Amino acid sequence: MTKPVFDRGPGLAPEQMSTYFALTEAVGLLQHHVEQQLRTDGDLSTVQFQILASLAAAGGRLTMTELADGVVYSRSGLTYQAGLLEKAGLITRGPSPDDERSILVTITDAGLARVRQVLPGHVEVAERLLFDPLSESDVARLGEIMTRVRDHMRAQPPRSAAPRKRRSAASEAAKGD
Amino acid sequence: MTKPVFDRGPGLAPEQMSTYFALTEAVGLLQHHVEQQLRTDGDLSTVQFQILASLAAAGGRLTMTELADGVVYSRSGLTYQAGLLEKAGLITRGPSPDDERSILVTITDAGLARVRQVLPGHVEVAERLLFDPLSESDVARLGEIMTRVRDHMRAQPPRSAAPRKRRSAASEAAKGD
DNA sequence: TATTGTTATACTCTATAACTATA
DNA sequence: TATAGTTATAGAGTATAACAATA
Repeated sequence: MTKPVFDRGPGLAPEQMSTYFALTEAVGLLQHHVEQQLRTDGDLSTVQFQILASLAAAGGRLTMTELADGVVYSRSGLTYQAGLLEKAGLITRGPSPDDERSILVTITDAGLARVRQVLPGHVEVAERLLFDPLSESDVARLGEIMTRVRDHMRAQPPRSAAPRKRRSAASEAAKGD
Repeated sequence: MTKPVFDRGPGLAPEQMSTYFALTEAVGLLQHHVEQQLRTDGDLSTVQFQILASLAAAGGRLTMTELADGVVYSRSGLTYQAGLLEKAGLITRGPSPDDERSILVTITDAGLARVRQVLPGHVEVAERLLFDPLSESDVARLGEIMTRVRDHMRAQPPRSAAPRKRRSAASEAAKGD
């Protein structure tokens, strides 16, 4: 009943190991339940909800790049999702007055209504699955810890930077193809 | 600059709200980095790694249903992933001596080697992104909290039960189609 | 009749590269 | 030349339902 694969790691202490597995497993389960709830209550995927929620939290409008950095990991993926949301009447896309290249994404009243529609169930799931076994002090500490972790991760190079390959004419020619 | 959508929820206090968002966002970022690391270091998806890790942690063998309950959310999805892993020589599938219906999934030496191969990088990512900004006491508390949450979630009805619709001949006939 | 697992199928989602347009 | 966004396309992954075999 030993676990030879995990007991000797180059870096992680056993305490970190079990913390890591508990965290990923718990969040995985939570995500799955949330996914079903959002689909059932408002016909939204998690990504779509995150886009709408980001817009709502930002006061109604963001550019595509701002959205991509916060929510999705490729620009084309966001374009796809934005297309679906626009077709559903939950957002609109229009030119930005500041920068002609940018697109301003705006949440519609229907979009806000949809968010409000799914929020109770969403909250209920979080309440039941996540917060139910936690004390107030647990919640406070967990929030403090995860905020610190999130800020730390956000300080790492952003996601939208990587896929954008900088290619000079020189390097392009050098590679031959 | 108000956030009318989120400020009045039926259930969640603001503290819970921010905890929830910090948790999901941080774990989302973590998952994305882990995904890239596993793909780069060992040509594995997260699900595939979880399957192999589950087998390794369980001592080498599990049935398909046990795996599905722990890792993936549909039986067919697991069959698909197991097919890939078997084709890659990382697991084998064979009959169970106890129950002729069951399939025993066994991790191969190559499978164990693959887990060991990706583990250092995996650990490095967790170290750098998750544990770096945390103190020992943070890790201990986080682990304690998330273990409690996970156990609580596991106590809820399992995933493999739901998709399996029980349909009696009667209810089938009654619905007409 | 219930459970284990597979298959066929259709669908969603994502990422890559090539492209247009503006800074 | 670099950045914002879209498009075409191809691939991975998932779930549903129907199926066969065993308990």
